[in-house]
Amino acid sequence: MLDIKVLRDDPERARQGALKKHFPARADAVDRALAVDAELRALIPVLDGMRAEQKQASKRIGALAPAERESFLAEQKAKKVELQKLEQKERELQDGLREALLQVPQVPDPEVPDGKDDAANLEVRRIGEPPVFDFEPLAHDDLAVSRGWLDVERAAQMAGSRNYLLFGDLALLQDAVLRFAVDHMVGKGFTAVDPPLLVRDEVMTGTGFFPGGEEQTYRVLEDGLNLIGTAEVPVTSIHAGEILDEATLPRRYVSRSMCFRREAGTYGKDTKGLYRVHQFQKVEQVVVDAADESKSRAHHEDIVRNSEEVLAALQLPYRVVAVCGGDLGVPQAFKYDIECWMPSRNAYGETHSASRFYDYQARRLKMRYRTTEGRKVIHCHTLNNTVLASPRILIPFVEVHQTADRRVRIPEALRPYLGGRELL
RNA sequence: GGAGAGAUGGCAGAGCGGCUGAUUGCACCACCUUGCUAAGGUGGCGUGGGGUUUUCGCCCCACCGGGGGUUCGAAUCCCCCUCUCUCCGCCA
Repeated sequence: MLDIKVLRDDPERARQGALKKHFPARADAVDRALAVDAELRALIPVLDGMRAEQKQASKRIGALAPAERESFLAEQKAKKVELQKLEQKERELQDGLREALLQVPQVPDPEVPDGKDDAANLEVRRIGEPPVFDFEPLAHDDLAVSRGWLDVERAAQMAGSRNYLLFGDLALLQDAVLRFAVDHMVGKGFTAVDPPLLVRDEVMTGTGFFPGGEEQTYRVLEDGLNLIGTAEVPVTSIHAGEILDEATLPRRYVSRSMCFRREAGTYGKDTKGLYRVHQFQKVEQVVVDAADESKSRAHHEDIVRNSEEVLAALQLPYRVVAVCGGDLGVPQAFKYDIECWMPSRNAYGETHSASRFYDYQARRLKMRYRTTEGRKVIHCHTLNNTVLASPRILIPFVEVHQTADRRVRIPEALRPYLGGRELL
């Protein structure tokens, strides 16, 4: 969330930010927050004064003579009732302020393109050429079914639509690309993490998914837990509530995990193949560092490059786009998507999403660090990016690398993960 | 799932209704002393909020796992939640 002080100083910035993200209701939350804040700030000095008075009074009680004591107690009791009433009010205001602040989105950076949906995303660069086939290429799912690698009907029988069964070489290929991605990141100094997949509401809130993302989340209400939609959630939360030593920053993590998404409100969208499914595996990179905008920007370029290196190794054509305001989430200040070329769509399709948050998540998570110089306590900055998500990545992989005889060519970098095979 | 014990500042560990935002040790910072690869002394050393000040700063409030409650007054008593440990049961 944003610092209430930032809102006080420049509420218009937060309002305009929410509007740029096409969140009109959340823009209103700015004014709600400020109204509650004003009321709260008027109340606090009054309460503090009353508490100070009470504190002094109660210290004198023991010394009083029994005669005076009784009337004094009666007086204190009366004041206490009044104080409790105001404290109740204070609690309500604090809850109201928090509720409103949680609604206020991170302000998008100036270079975020205007626009209401992904059609307005701006291409930053395009790497690699879409393949030209001298045969009729198949869509990934048709090819996979023909090879006995994929069965969505039986998956739907047991789990509903947007599910899949992977068999044989395709299941092994998935494991190979994921493991390759992890190894690549570990090689760059990232620490591998295997996190909890079921997390508490506060962790969802801390990373900015709640409030707002409840409908997209599989919730285990019986236990008050939520299935994560990305490892970003538990991994960014590792140091929640902590005050880290600046000397130990940045923290770089890479996590391979299952991800679960309800995909509510996407009925009829991307129903063919493995594009939009309820569960998938993802290798995610997360960076936590000191609150320095230029560092955050540098990290952002780094984590995008990391993923581009993986795509280069997998020999997949892709492009990088700057995500527009309307396509940005609540907590992001800026986001790059990487889109791989998907022949069956004759278009680029999103496969990666790289976000920088500045202190928006850290503030919610109460994740701070103590500066080496001056011993100040400051909220951290956080970032994350997909390294690889499967089965979606299998779409470009299988389609781009398919051969005329319905086989799949394996780029050299991946062969060690598939027993040296050059073709599947 | 059942029974019990516990959660205090970076760590260790006292306190168990008012004199405690908190004894003490370690760690850390500053200064002093001694001098030889380290010891001794003094002081400082949590977080958040509000107020005040032209600077250093000063004042007030809150916080002893989290949330309620009892009381004039709670780290200390009561209730709920979370977590940790021990024992029993169950199960991969």
